[in-house]
Amino acid sequence: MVSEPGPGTRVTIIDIARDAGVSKSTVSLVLKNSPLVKGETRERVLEAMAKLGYVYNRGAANLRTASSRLVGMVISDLLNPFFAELAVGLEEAFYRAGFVPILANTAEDAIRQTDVLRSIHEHGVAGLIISPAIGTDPATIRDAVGPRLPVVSTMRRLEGCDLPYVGPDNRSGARAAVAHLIALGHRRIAFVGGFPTMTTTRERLDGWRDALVAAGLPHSDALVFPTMPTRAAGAVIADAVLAGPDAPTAALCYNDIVAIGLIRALAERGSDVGASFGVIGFDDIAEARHNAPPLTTVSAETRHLGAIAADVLMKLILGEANPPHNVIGQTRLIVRDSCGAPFRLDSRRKTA
Amino acid sequence: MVSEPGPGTRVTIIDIARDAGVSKSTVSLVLKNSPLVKGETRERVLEAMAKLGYVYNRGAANLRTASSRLVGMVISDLLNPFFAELAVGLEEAFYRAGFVPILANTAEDAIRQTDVLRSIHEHGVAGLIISPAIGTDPATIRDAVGPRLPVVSTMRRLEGCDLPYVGPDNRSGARAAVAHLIALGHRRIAFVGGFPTMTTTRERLDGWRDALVAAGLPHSDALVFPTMPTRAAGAVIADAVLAGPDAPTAALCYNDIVAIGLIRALAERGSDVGASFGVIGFDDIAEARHNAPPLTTVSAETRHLGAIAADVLMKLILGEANPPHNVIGQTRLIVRDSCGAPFRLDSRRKTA
DNA sequence: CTATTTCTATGGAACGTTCCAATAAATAGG
DNA sequence: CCTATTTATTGGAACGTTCCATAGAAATAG
Repeated sequence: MVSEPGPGTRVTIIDIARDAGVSKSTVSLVLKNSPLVKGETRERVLEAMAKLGYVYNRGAANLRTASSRLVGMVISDLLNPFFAELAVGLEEAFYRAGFVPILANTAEDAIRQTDVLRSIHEHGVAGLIISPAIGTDPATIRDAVGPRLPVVSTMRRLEGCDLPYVGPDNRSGARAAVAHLIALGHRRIAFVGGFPTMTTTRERLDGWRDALVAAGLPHSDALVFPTMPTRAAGAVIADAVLAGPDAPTAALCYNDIVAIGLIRALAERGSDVGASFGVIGFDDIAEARHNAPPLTTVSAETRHLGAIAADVLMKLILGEANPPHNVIGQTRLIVRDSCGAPFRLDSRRKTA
Repeated sequence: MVSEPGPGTRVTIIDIARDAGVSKSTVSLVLKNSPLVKGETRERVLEAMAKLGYVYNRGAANLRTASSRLVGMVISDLLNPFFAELAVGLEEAFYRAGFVPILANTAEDAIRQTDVLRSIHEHGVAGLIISPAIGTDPATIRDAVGPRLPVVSTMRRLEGCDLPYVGPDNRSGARAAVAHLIALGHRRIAFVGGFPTMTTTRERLDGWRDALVAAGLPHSDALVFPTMPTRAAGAVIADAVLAGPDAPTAALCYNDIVAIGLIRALAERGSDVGASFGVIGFDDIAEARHNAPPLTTVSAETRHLGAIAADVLMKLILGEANPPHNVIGQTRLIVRDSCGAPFRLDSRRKTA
């Protein structure tokens, strides 16, 4: 009651000092849990803080120490469950380590990305993680945040750019998926979704081609169907996939949401996905296992990869020696019911 | 080149002043776009800033002005697409208005929630939005952030608590959904998912009961199947829903992911959802329309509601007169293919 | 009993802004 | 030419911390 602060006035370290009958330096020491202050004194200070409702002002501390616990998290499309899961993995790791993330969802808009990067930088983050928007010019990132800020890129590799990168092994994941389709008897296997301008698409396409080449199967451009990585785009492309005399009997999709959109549209067109037609996705988002049919997919261990990316950034921030520059996470094929098996067609009736 | 800063040294307003041959006050004026500074001077200052790579230090400014552009965004479960969409709506509105959100995903953990609230507060946010974790004691929120910080709660109403609230009209949404099922001929309609301890569940249950009572249909506790709001829980409860001689022919689910989990499990048990069995969800998440069968659901206009919640918070922060204290968004029934129509059963064969 | 060491505690400068009061320069009015 | 007014610019204090250099007290050593 003695030194109750006026309304609207922040309680500061000085108020605490006055109340506890010590100097502000001592209060600061208590805050840092320094062994230099006597137990009894610490008690008194702690009591005063509780009594006056003190809240630590990290902004002021940052100003003095030039070291912040804020980090940036720039996500290209939070509406895609894959990136939501990435964000959760990042957030969790940051939370554990006492870092606090600022969130920006760029919605695949490179302009907005530049904008938020600058804004995040102004807020004095210690570093940031970015899953770059489609069409990002790597130079714009350094332009926006300056040459010294720790930045790690994730999930989408940027070309001609020295940023540390954390992402899944797209090529071998795609290769395993296509090999599985081949083993089931598929001979014409499409690649659906993504744009070849995206490095992730190219890596997955490479894996797709690897497997086809190894099996001596066709891999012409006619089997590649680029689209935006969305459910709607996956649905729209269905007609094109089904068209023509040499239509594929299976498809590896750029990611799970494209696969799910495609499956839905194929079903509407009478295709029996899981039997006459095989579809494999990529990412293993939560809804993959609850899809009808449950979606075979390549797990990128998204959450774990997010945690790794966060760790790399924090190593960079804390100046640890030899932080990893390039982490490629293993992938795992998760076989469920959507891959189909065309050689069984004879013992079934083909749906018109 | 003249006054190039040393490595590791931040470029400050003072460096700019020196380079441009003006005082730091003038530079500050330029920063604020004040009309007090002559065009020619402004030019010189701007040039110096570009040349030296100046970046505004919001932290320092906050310290002086005690007004920050940071806000907190505390989300109960970002892995649920519904909350991801909420987060996107919030982020978008904040971005537009020049606020920068800190993200915390509490993962329905009330302890962690208290923890992050305190941490967010320490970072000097101007206010925060919270979708409270299941089991939140309202008092813990004010305890963590003090009595003065603007806070708005969203999507889950807290009882015995004066926080402003923004959320959908759960009761009338549920009522409309159940009325639709009744019109299709269903007579035994279950409510699946959520816990009656959650206000949202209770509101939706009320709507369910309203419609059943109005039609003179049963609404006993035997028709209510509480679960966690997850896909997995929706799947697990399927057996219980189907059990007994008086099993329901339709269900209104707590939300879409419960509905999707339930549908999948029902399908595995031979139930023909959309024909012999009707399911309606709540939220209209993106995957609802791509589900098999496409899910009938109650749209909460999540993104828009998020934007509204952000607006309310910003009004509070800026001290606008009479900010709304309670915003209830309208809901809309989106009819797709999952609701079934049992009176058509005679003209079809029931799947065992 | 003095000199040294160990424990605790402290004052003050610094971090990068903003903003007020003050000033200098330019223009206008008489 | 002097005063009043407007237009541009400025120094310095303040915001809430941290941290360094220093100091007083208590304990130990010689």
